[in-house]
Amino acid sequence: MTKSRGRPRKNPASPTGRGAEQDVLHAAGGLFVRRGFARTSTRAIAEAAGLQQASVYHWFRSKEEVLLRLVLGTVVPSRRLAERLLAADAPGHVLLWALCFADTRLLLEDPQNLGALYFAPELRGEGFEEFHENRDALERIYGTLLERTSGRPATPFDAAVLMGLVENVILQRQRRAPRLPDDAAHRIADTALRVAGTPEHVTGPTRDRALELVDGLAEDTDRRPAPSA
Amino acid sequence: MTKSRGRPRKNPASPTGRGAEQDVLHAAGGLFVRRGFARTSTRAIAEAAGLQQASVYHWFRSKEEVLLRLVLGTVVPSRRLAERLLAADAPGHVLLWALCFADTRLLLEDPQNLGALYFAPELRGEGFEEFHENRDALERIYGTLLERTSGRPATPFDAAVLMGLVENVILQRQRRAPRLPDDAAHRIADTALRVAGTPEHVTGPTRDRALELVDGLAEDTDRRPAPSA
DNA sequence: ATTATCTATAGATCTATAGATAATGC
DNA sequence: ATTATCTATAGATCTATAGATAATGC
Repeated sequence: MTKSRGRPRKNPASPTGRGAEQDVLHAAGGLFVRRGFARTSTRAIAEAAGLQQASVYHWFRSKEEVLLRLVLGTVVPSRRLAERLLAADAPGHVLLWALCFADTRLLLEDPQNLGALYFAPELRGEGFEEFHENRDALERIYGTLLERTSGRPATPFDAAVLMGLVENVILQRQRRAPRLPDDAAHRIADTALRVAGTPEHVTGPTRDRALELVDGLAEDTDRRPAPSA
Repeated sequence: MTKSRGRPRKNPASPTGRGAEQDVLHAAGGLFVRRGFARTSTRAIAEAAGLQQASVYHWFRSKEEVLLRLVLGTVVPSRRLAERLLAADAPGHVLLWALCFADTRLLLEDPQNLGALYFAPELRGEGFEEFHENRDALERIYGTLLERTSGRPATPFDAAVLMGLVENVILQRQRRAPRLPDDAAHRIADTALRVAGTPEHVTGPTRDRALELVDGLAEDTDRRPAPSA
């Protein structure tokens, strides 16, 4: 139990127990997803984080910066996962199934459904270039694995359709009564191979090899920040 | 050229040439899609519509009501189309192809891409029940045609995946550099049959029958309000 | 008289900054 | 001295309403 620096909070409880910065990110994440970025005031964020409104600005320069941190925290793990699979040694259809499965699962496992922020109109403004670069890179990997699977050239449109199939689970989670089956990630990955035009690869062995691959990657996946260069 | 009632506008030009109500809807549609509902002020809407801010409230009780009118104007035609196809006499796979094709085309033909408003977080608030009823009805029709096509029960999840495939074109249009092919609607409909698990129905005859059907419906489709009861 | 517009504004926000305060670190 | 919080607030909004005004309709 380290003593905390700085003036104590009026209400000393930290909702996340992981410090003010995480408190703000967690509070903002929930509110942005449920009510939207523009309708969420910094006052509401601060209140949910257990701080005064102005204290948010000790950790973030603006409300936009909070949003940027949240969307990067969601898209970067997806991209890292995709990069690893891209470099793995396995047939295209196994890699595509693995990517769709693991990416869908990432989206479904997020307790806050932060992927919903991908659709915020505010992301089209300036200052979100880094987010778009990551998202575009992810989409290109979808396209590359689609090409390896189908053996034919894939257009950006094809890649976007495939990635949209995966991201659709975000929108389903946002519905009034989300009825996502337990095996949703599994079924999305199966569907991806049908979309790719290779239904004959929707088999037990494809799934088994892909799941093995994904498990293997998980072993050396590390959610902590990388050791500094 | 009928004389207009009421006090003349400061700037008498009507952007749409179809009256103030349409001017407001058109102006708001463009702004809501580009910048989002919450970040669009009634002042900005009025300015784009060629009116003063307060005049918006002669035609609409609130900013939300403008949004409701816009989303209903987009989802209701889709639902009507789906209802007609549901009642048509043709095999399931032809109907499903026709629905996906025609619905995608509706979304792509909208100059403002108003379908983007489906994803606004504000729609989850009160007052948008009518929109959700229409959207849910549309989704159920996707599910029914999917069942007829595959010959197997379809879950709400399956229906949502299929409808998401179609609505994905909305999101693609919103990207920085949308690269939608000319035959996007055609390709989405083909993909829908693959998702349904019946790639063997992706054939010239399926498409020809479906296109015929859609053309037939278009003949007695009428965008003017129905004659009052 | 009716309609559609206008001007003006009340009242309620909201973001970000300035500067004070209450801890710990050295 | 440094840090993290707090209080207070400037300045800029924004929505919706009140009520005046300038047309047409009868």
